[in-house]
Amino acid sequence: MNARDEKEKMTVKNYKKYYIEIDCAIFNLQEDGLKVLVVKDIDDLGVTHWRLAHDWLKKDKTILETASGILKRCIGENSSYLEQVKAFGFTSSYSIKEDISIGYYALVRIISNDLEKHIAEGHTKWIGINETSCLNDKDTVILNYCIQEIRDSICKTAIGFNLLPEKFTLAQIIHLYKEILGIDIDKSNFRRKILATGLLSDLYEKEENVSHRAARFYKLSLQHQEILLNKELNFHF
Amino acid sequence: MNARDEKEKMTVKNYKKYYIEIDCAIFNLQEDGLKVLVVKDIDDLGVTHWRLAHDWLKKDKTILETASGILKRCIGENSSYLEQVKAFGFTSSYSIKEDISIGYYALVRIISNDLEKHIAEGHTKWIGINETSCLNDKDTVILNYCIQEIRDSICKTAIGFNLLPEKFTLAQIIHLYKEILGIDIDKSNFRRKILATGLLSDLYEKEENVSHRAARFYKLSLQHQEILLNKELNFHF
DNA sequence: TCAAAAGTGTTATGATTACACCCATGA
DNA sequence: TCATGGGTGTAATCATAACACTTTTGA
Repeated sequence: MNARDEKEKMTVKNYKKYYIEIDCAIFNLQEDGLKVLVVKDIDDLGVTHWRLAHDWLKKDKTILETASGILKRCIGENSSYLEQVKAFGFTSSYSIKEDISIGYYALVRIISNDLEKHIAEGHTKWIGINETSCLNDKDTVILNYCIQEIRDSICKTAIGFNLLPEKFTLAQIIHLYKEILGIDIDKSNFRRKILATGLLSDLYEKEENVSHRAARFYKLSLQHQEILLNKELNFHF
Repeated sequence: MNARDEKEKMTVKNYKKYYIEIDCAIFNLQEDGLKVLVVKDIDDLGVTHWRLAHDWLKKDKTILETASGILKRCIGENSSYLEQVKAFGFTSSYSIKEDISIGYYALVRIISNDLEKHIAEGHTKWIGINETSCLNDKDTVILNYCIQEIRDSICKTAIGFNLLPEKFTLAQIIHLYKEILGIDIDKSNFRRKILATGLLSDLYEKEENVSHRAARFYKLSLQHQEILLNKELNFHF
């Protein structure tokens, strides 16, 4: 098929144009586990639904810009990690065509005032990644795919640190891996592994006002752009 | 944003409809390395271009059906492995909008008569994965992404066997891993690893008419659907 | 001085690597 | 009997897991 044929075919009725949705699973690590942001959606019948953050592709905006826009709208400007997972196709009862949605996930650490306001007003909430019964099938599929991607990635790259503050203790890293992978982690062995990567810089600072031995603070010894590319990790759980 | 708002917005001009292209990198393992199928495309000026196999989404066809259709059209009916990698957005000089393409890769072993005819007629050819200068930037991006996905996947799952015949020798498996990963593999150590997985059944058959010790034939001890799900491999190269 | 969590050390086990070596086959 | 590649064995090294132990802190 040559370019001319292609152009002809594009004008033929059997090729279809699509609205493309971007669905973004926005994750935040909290004391009691990994959370995902859901936004309130009230349908024509007045019934409340909770959905992943989403938008549709606009003219003059790229896929990535649209995903960034969703993230910015929900949690404000910050240095979150944003990654596409794949395109999903969902058949619906409304149309013969599949609904096309491109799935993204974001790992965020900073919670903005705007977000806190939206949560206070009930427009938005964090739900545990295992308490997703409020979501529809489509969002559940996308969410679970994102979680699996994150599980794979945090064992190979340093992206998980996007869920931690700039300075953190080893216990916080262990919490991160434990909550995301859903497994128990041996403190001693994990410490050896993570320190052996050379990924961490000791800040020679300690926790204060804790009623037990104070933990050291570390920071990532990578620049932000390096975190994305870093493939130094090789954890096998 | 509720469902009513969404519907209103869908009709507003700043949301855009897209033709969605599916690009499929079809791989075949040959004596001299991993090959990808490219198809000839002659533009309005009569200039020849080589492209990955592709099509656009049609009405009444899902993304997956469209990708399967591309594969069937190129190599005929068979039990190839087909997997989506992600959605790509490419800015072009023809349009303000991004061109949206969903990338797939296929691992094929059987070459059909139709394909041989197309190759003979010059409509199609196999190129080495490191000899991609004939491809445009867009196809190069998609191809390289697919190759990286395959490299990651063959160390974790049995999908690589989709590139081998139903029965194969250990040397063929080593060839597969060597060509895809681009590294040398120690025969003895690899043999131990792959046999330890329990993935292979000894067929108690041997090569014939070879001028050296005849190699044993093995087959995968998994059913086809299990291959997709199998996460037993854990190779660290 | 106690509880609690940080942090260290030790040992057994298993995986990986780098080889040397033997075996079967057709020419 | 030779060249070629299939197939086996082994010892050193490295990574992992399990768990006991010591240290620091506020109460």
